[in-house]
Amino acid sequence: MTPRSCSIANALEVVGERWSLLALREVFFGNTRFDQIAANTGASRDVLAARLKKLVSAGVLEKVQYSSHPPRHEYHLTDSGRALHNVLLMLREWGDQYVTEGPPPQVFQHSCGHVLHPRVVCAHCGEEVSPESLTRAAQPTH
Amino acid sequence: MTPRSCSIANALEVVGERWSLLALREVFFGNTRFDQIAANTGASRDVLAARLKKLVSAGVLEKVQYSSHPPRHEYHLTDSGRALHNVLLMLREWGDQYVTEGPPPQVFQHSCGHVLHPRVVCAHCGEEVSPESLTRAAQPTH
DNA sequence: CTCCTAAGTTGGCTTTCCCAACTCACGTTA
DNA sequence: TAACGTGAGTTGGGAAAGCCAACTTAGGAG
Repeated sequence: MTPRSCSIANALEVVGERWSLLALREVFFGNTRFDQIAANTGASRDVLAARLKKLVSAGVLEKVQYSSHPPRHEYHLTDSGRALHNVLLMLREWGDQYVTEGPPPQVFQHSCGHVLHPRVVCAHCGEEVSPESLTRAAQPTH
Repeated sequence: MTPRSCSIANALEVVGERWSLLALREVFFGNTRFDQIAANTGASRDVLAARLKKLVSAGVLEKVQYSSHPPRHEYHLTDSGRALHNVLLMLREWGDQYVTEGPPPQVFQHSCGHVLHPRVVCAHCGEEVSPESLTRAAQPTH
């Protein structure tokens, strides 16, 4: 059988390799330069260079020059990259709850003043989404 | 420098390898048996066996026997595994919006009757979470 | 007996990954 | 001007992981 066509699989084609999401985490933290990303993730430089190139060509990051003499650039998030914030939030929340032992290594405060605990809700009704609250809708005819 | 301690990295240690999240997707779809998972993901059987073993030992899945003669089992989600649903939802949403060309391969209907578009909100105030709405809170002293 | 199914294992080959060292373009210090 | 520093990668070689097809094991069905 041929594997299921699925946007999760498509997403993982782009950001599913090792170091890709960690590189993006660093960019969200404001560490937008090659050496910062390498140091904070622990990725080897050759693999990191390959991942960044792929993320740029996939439109998740863009290379922005911030100095021409000497030529230097940083990696900035595109809209697509910014939209990955949600994925990182949920991954961190899951890691905090089920993997990391002891207190969370990072804690974030939401603009409402409270410590953030992200929750996934239906954009239409605002109710929390559980696996049981979903049914598969009709497939688009292809 | 030593890499940043982070629950995203910890989470990816567990579910970040290729095929792990796709195997979990299948279990959420109700395809809980080895051959089903292999067929629907496209993973090679040896790698899939290794991934499932790892997910079981990490407490994300559990092996449940459903027949003793012949001995047969299926993979069921634990609480930890069920909590990954949010990650898959956000990954699919991102894939639908930024990677998959054309209409989404799967559409889900929420129990409220509408097509699901998941959204991440702050559990306390219910407002949508953006990268800019967050500030880093004090680190726990270690 | 022989065939069939589920759930892996095994062997052999190919592709990635990792690490340290090197390059290259430029600026700075002495 | 020579030596040194910095940012951003490349390169080379060995180790690890991945891929595929075929094999195994434990039992049931015809």
